[in-house]
Order: sequence, then structure tokens, then C-alpha cells
Amino acid sequence: MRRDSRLSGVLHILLHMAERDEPVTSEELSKMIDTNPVVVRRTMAGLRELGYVHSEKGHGGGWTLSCDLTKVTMKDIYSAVGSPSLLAIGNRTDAPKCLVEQAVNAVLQNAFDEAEEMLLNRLGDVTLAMLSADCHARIEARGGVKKAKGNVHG
Amino acid sequence: MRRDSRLSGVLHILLHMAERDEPVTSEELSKMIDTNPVVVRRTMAGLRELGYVHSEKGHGGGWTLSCDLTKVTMKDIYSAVGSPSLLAIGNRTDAPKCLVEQAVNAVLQNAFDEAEEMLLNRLGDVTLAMLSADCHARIEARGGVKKAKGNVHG
DNA sequence: CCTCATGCAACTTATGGTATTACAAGAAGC
DNA sequence: GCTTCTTGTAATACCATAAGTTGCATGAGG
Repeated sequence: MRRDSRLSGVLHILLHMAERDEPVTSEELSKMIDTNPVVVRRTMAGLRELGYVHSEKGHGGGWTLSCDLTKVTMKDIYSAVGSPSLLAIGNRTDAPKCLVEQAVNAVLQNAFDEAEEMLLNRLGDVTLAMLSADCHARIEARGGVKKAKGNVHG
Repeated sequence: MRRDSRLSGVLHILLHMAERDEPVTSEELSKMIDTNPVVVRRTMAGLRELGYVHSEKGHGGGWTLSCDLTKVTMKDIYSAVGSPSLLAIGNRTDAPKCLVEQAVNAVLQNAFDEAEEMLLNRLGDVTLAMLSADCHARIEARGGVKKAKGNVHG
């Protein structure tokens, strides 16, 4: 089954934006995650609605962060990209009439719900600032690349 | 994203089989989960390979349970249906060169792995016998239907 | 007024779960 | 034997949706 990677991609983008002072265009961002500028705009639209980022048209336009990185968590970003379903398996039906299926569903749903909740809690534990710090640590460990210059995205 | 419901369907089928002494045909089983007999055979093939069920051709043929319900867990059945991926979201790429993406992936993957492990553990905690007992409890509570006669599957 | 950029709708593509069709083969009954 | 019931399996079609693409409108600078 195809996995939704919007959360992964958007976080990647946001962390790069955190290293830049000027607006970054969809074109630039799209290259970072090997996709199309339209896909970037579509995805970022959700973040804009929630005030996490800001977009500007025309010359010198593009995307800028507009939130406190210490306040926004990965869970917030997950919601911003539309809260895609987390689990790839599920019950065959909701509210079945068959008592046997009801029993199966009850047990399975319980497990599913717990796993989802646990995952969401994990996402809620990590702020963008923490992620950013982690990035810097990795960059230092790798020899200290300054301000996102010289990395694989050029 | 479409959710894989094989586990849910197969468990439903197995519990019905547990109430029957004679072999049950794919035709009958397929009606229980509103699908096609071929789908049943295809799915049950995995269980047969692991010895959980047995199939017989010809007159009076069909499927029978061939395992100790107190020994087989939902996790075992999950494996038997091919261990379909549990999560519907994931990282955009594995082993990215970009340090930023590495940092994002590391944190996300950690959360994903934990959620998967937790879900699998839950599935491993419940045996088919426990599920069956749960069914019987529900049937009793509902007025005592004997031997799966008179339920919604006719 | 030309260029650069986002905004957005419509459409196409790719993927994978599910369903269907068709046919081979084996087992029981007549 | 032959017919019927059943599984076994390959090939195919169906369908939902994540992702990619195209086209055009709109607004901001220069």
C-alpha cells in the first residue's frame, strides 16, 4: 500500500525554511523533496490556514515561517496536512450486525485506537524547535555546514 | 487510503468456523464477509500453509480449523495473511543524503516503529480462544443463540 | 506592462487492495 | 465412467487515492 509521506516531506521543508531568512519559493522547496511546485503549494496551503507559514506573491515572494517553532509540534503539522489516516489496516465494516464480527471488531478497534493515540502522542511530544536542534547537532557532527549552504540541495 | 481488512475478515470467518463441526465451503464463508469465494480461498491459503486451517475438495469438502485456538493469536493470523503494512504514513525516502531529512526521518521512524510494535504486541496478546469466548459472552447477553444458528448470516 | 510568484481547479498517472472470470484438478455419489 | 461439488490458481478488471501535471487567473514588483 502506498504510504502518505506528506508529513515527512513538509517537516523536511519547514526545517530548511528555518535556516533561511528570506522567503523561499515553491520551486525551491519542491526541489528539496523531489516533487512539483504545485504539490508544495497544495500541501503548504493547510499550514498557511493554521498560521504556521505565510506566503507572498510576486517578485521576492515565496514562503516564510510565521510561528513559534518551540510551540508547534509534529502533531500540529500532521493536522495541518489534513490528518491523513495513520493505519493501513482496519475493520471490514463499522457497526456490523453479526455478533461475531462485533466481537472481532471491538478487540481490533481497541488495538488500532491505542496505536493511533500512541503515535499521535509521540508526534505531539516533538516540537519543530527540537527537530531543528537535532538537525544542527547532525550538521555539527558532520563538520559544521553553515546556514544550509553546501548541503545536498545545493 | 484504502485500508486492508483481511485480518478483520479472516478473524470473523475463523470464529464462525469455530462454531461448526463440519467443513464450511468458501461459498458460505464468503457470504459472511460479503465477498467472493475466490477472495476467501486466496486469503485462507496463507492460513493453510501455516497449518491453522485445512481444506478439502469435492463433495462435503470445505474448510476446517486445524489448530489449538488457545495457542494461535491474532498476530499469528496477521502474519498468515501476509503481514500487510500497518501504517498508512511513512517517510518520503529511506536513507536520504540530506542531513535535515535524516533528522526528520529518524524521529518519525522512531515513532512509527514504536506504534507498529505496540500494535503487534496487542495482537499477540489475544488468542482465538479469547475472541471466541468474547463472542459467546455477547451471544449470551443477547439472549443465547445456539451454535451460530439464527444469526445474521442465516 | 512584463516578469515572477502564488492560488486553484481539472486532469492524468501510479499503486495496491479488492473483486471477478475462467479454467484445471481432485473427491464423492450415482 | 460421468456428473457434481469443491478447492487452486492465474489473469484480469475495478476502484480509491496519493502524487504528479497542466492551464489559467491573480497579485506584487520592477
